[in-house]
Amino acid sequence: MESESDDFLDKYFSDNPENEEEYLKVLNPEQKAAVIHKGKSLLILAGAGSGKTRVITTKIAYLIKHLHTDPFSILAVTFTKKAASEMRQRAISLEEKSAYAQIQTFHSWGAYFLRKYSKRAGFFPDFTVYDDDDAVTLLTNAVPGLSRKQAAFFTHKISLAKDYCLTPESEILATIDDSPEFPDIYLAYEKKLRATGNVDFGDLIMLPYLILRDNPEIRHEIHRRYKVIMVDEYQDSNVAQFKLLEMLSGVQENAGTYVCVVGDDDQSIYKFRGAEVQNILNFQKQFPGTDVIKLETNYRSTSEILACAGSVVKNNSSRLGKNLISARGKGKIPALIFLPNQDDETDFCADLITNTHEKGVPYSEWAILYRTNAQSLGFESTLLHKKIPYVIVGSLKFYEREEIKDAISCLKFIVNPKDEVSFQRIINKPVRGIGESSQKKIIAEASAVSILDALGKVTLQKKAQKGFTEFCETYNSLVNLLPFRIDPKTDSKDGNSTQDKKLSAFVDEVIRLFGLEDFHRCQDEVSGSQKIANLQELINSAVLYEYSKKGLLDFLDHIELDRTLETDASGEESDCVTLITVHNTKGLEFPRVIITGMEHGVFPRENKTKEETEEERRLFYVGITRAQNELYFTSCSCRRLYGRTSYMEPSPFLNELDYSNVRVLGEKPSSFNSKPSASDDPIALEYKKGTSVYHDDYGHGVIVSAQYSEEGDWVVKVNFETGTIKRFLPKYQKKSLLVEKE
DNA sequence: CCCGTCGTTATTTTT
DNA sequence: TAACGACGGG
Repeated sequence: MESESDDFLDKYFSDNPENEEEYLKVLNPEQKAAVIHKGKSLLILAGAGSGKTRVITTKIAYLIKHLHTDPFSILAVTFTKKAASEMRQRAISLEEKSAYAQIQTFHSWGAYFLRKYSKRAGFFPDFTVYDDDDAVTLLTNAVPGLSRKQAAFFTHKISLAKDYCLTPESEILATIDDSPEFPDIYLAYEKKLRATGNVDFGDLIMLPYLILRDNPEIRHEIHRRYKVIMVDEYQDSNVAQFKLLEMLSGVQENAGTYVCVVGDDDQSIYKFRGAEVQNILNFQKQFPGTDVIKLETNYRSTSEILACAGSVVKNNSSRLGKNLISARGKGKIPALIFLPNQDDETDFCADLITNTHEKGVPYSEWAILYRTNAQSLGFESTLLHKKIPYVIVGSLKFYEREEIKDAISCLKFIVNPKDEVSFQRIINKPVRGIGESSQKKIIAEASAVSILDALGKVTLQKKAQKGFTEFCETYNSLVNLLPFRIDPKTDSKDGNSTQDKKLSAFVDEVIRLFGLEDFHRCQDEVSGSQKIANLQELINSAVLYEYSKKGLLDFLDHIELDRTLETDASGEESDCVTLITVHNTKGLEFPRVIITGMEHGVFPRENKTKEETEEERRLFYVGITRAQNELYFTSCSCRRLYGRTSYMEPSPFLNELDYSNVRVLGEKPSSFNSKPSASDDPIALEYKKGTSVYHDDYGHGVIVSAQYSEEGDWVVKVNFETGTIKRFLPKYQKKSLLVEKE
């Protein structure tokens, strides 16, 4: 999603292929410098909306066209499939040989590498990828004592450990989690995972790194192949990805690979998932002699919007420092609106949108941003009620639906019959009389090749025996349907001519023969038909793949490594307001943006460390810089939170805005910039947050929150040692609520 | 094996 | 508040 001008430029120049040099002339001097740069490594610090994708794609085209780089030797990695496909398309439109460059996500490259080198690295080639949910099930199997909740906790930790490239043996594993059992749990998980032959997300990065590190021969082969490596959104790379990049590029062996990373340290918002800002901050050290080019001209937003963004982000300490300058000039002043409560907030947004819509502004120009998914609920019901069309981006995901996961498990199990997680998911769906204990028995007796080898070895109850036998028969007949060995001459690249049969026919067969279709149809009348429709959609999406084992593996990779895209592929171009979390807006832009819930505790969430607050601030920065023309902030003085209605303080980030540049509307809460200021109110000074108090009826306690109410009264919330939480108006309670002197 | 009820617990989530 | 998991009864 880039600006209209980019679209125009793309089209304009793809229509003028003979005008070779023109595509460089449209760049500003910094962009051009970044494109033609060569030799040393390059760090491109690309501010929001500074045309970063344009630079990367032009660079790829330039490398091929002017420097005669073999496209086969170019690797460009991104973090999302969406970014990858956009990059590939735009690069191809500039230079069609870009189609032969490897432009894909980090993880799909990892899968490609593991399959390619599996033999030489002594690795199972027909792996499929376990998602987080599967991993939890696997861990439950690996460590029998764990409850599902505990398993989820440790699975998360294991995945974090892999993000930091730490093995179970690592001495600094305690930095991830210091519970004494963690290394053993991690080790048990790894053993179980290797036994199934499958991999998890973390493995797709960490295993290629380990293989490259330990196999000089493969490493050198890789170095001979890749002459140029580019990484997009580098601020979101994790430690494992850095190590992989280091190994791939051979920087320590002077392999001569040209490395170019692009990112914006101010937009690093995935620390909680293992992203490491230090990667971009330290890049110049790790890749000696790196040149740095800053892209600071912003083509997206008006200068007022950028002024907001700048005044906020300057409060962060560890940054490389950038200053965005608007190429678009002045526009409308952003507005901050104070509202009594969240219902007024949703009403306000709806009315604002309706009002402009009546004046001809399409709904699709609007995006409503919020910090947490839970906040979308109110907007949904209001918009529904007021008949404003909307889309929610990124909530319920197609591939996380039960029936889809079931079907995928069937497919995964067919590829890899050692996959006990998928086996457990499908064996008793529909009911085959194989309960938990029978499943355990079967898995225990399974051979290293297949779980089905347990047939004949285990003694089960009559019903279970029959069910298992039938299951095995179904499995075998399905496997026989699929040509496992394909003609090596039939390359997948342009192979829709030779074989007419599509993988969708196979997927259809699998779903039917395993009884999934009937199972979900019978479950319940209403949701059943939706489930059948979803299964049908899955079947349809397999039409693009060849009817072979390789086609099936490709299909599964595609699903596991790209779980977002498919939903909007149905081609709905209708005019809708976008409801979206701030995290999900990265890389997007909208003409009009409302950032909602600007309250302390909501945005930012109650964070403790300075680091976390800085990440929240960057998140706010990302939100602001999505807006092209109009920007609104809303803040409520009251909000229902966890079933309680609480008084809210305005977000501290709002104090960082420059109010010569922001219009403030609505009733300002007393604690915001106005009269009853806490700094000269004796009651407020005495009853502050954190103060210890004593109450005759409730005992000792601590003030956990203190602020002015709508009526202008100072309200404190006290958490007593007994565990009860009470609210008081100190004005009237001075006698019974005593401040304890230290 | 399914369903109701009680208790617990609340981020963000590219792959 | 609401949603989900754990548990127990029919």
